[in-house]
Amino acid sequence: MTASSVPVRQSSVRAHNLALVLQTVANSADPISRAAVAAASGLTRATVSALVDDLIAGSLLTEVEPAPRTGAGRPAAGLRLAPDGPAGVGLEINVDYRAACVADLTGRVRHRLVEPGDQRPDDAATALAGISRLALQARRLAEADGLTVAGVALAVPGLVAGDGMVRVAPNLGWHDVTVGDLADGLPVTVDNEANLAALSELAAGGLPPSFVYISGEIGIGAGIVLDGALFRGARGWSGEIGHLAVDPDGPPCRCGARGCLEQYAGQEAMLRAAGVATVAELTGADLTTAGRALGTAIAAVVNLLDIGTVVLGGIYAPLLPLLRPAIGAEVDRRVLTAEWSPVELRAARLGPDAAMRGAAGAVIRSVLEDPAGWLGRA
Amino acid sequence: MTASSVPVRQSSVRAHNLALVLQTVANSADPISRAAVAAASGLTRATVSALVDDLIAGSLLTEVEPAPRTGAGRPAAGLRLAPDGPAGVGLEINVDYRAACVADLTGRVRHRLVEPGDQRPDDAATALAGISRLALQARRLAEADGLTVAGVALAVPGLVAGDGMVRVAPNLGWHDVTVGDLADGLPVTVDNEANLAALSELAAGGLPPSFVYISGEIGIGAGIVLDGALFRGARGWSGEIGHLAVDPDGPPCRCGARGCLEQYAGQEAMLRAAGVATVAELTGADLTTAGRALGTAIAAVVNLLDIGTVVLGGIYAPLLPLLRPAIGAEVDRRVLTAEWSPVELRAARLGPDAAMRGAAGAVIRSVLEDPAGWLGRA
DNA sequence: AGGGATTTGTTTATTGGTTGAATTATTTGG
DNA sequence: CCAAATAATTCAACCAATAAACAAATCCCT
Repeated sequence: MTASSVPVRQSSVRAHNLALVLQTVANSADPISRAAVAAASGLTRATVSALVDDLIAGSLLTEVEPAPRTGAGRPAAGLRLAPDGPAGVGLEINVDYRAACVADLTGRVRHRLVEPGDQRPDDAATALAGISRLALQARRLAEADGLTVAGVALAVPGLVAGDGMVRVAPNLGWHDVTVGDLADGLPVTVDNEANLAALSELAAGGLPPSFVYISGEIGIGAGIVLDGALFRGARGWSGEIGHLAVDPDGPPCRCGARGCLEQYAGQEAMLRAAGVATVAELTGADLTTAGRALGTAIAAVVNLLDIGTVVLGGIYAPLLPLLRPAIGAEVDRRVLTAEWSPVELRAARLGPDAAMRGAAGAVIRSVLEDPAGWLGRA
Repeated sequence: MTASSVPVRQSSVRAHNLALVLQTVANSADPISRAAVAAASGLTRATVSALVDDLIAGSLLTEVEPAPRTGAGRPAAGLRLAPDGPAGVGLEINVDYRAACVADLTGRVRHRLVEPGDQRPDDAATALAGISRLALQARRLAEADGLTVAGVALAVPGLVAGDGMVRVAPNLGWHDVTVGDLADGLPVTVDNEANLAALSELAAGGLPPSFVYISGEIGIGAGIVLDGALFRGARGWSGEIGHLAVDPDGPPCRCGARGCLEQYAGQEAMLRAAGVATVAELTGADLTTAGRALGTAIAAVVNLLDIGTVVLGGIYAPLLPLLRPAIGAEVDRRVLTAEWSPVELRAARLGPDAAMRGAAGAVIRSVLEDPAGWLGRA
């Protein structure tokens, strides 16, 4: 029974409709008139006008020159997301680099800072101090542009609990790390890199509302998007696809089990099996085993969740043409419903920045989803 | 971005709060006063009174004698779900029987009709005519009790599309069957039996808001409950756990692939492997293979969805003591997060009627979730 | 040029719904 | 028998969306 157990008052109505108007504008490719927002959202023109006034006053929307005439009638004033309103800082810490970026409300990346360097020898505190320096630098750059930073989000390659604690990030050597203040009091959220990369792909557009993003790096993770929202699971640990069993008697995995997907389709496993040193040297023949294993795991996801689209990211994105035959064959064979609706495999559109951009996007998204909260902040 | 893209008006506020009040009463074990509802829901006493008036007028709630005195002050009038309000008819059609039941708003089963008999030789039209007879009979029984039947739900062992069409029910021999009117114009919904059984277990209480129900019958299906709501997937075909790959080179399955879970833990596979004729004859030693296979599949579900509780139903419920060692060992080995939060395995509390009761419950649930829609019906 | 048609955006009175305070109702305890 | 306590109702105030009228700005046709 889910009446979400919270009472609704009139102010909630306004909060909801503010978000509705804001997102209608956000989802429109071109500037859009108040009247068009009303038509698209189902609200009255009068209501939309009132809500838009608030959103403009809070610098979430701006009016731009009307679009070229299109017939009779008073010309419309165009609305679009304000490029000088709240912004998000996205951070990523990974095995061999740390990075930060600033994205404005429209999703455009305004600044990008990358510091290569192995993060593994450092202990967590040192690594966090480094990422904090980057975060503060990004914040200063944003404020120099006249932006107000609404928050900071950090992408880590590991399991993140609901309260932001990093339970374990094997490739960083982290265990039970609490991420404190990173940017001088700004709210910080922490999330798994695959989750954030999935959100990033969602924001890039062209995807259905439900899909799975599979990130192939040293480890293999997945971000599950259901109906336009990230599915995190009860404790935030969903998407551990790397340890799905592909063959119960397969090679032992560092997780303690045998035959995990990672032992077939992880970066190191693929390079070792092919006897080459870099991903670029891999050929189609080298990838049959990895492709079949991936196909088996993808089939499991599709059979369980009935999701029709799989986005392959990380090292899989450039390899997809080589992987596709093996993956496709296995998926078609194993997905019960493939007959009625084939599973679509796509390469990720965003490159290695996906997780970091997704982190910045998560901050922005929180403003777009609750503009009333943003407007009403102290 | 999910502002659900629908505008909210004041009437939506009332609809939501009606549901909130109704569900607050429904979730209370004992009769509950208006004041207590106000305290629990966060609404004002004045608002609760007004909403309760509507709910009583629509015979969704009734006032009962106050609970025994508990101190000074005017005694409270108790509220509880009306046992003579709307009711749901639940239907089930399965390989060797068909059945119907009537449940009132409180969830109590008021009537129960079962007709054993192999449904397989019949074509779908004949089977549907039979179930329709049962449905009408159940409706008459309900109306003789003074109940108003709000709708009918049918549980089938197969894939059901969003519009209620049964794509395929292998063990019934159905393909693309459209279920029409079954009970003289009452609204009919159709759903997968594992989904409805999962809802039934949820309603029976004692479970966390997210769990997976695994139904072991001739086939193996799963109902996935996330945050108290059934997860159906994009097209309604989620939970096809029976065809998860347990061993890529295992025995061929009727689905065309190899090594599906059903080939290890399906009823027929288990009996064949043990060389016995009935489930009751199975011993722990017979079930090691099935248990390991189930454990592997459950680990996949938990790794993907981060769900901490698995309910085993159908033939697995009585077998759980024998299956548990093998399942548990495999799950602990394969679930990445087992260290922090062990996976709990439970036997289903409801017997073979679970799906049918879940169907009746789904009808009732639709009223409890949208009382405004029920009150405002023509 | 000029007048009607057309579309955008704002103003105003109305309606629906929650809130908070005051009021009424009903009990226990001294 | 009266005060204290708790439950439920009544009523004025307020908030937000709506519908309809109105104002603004343009196009198009004669």
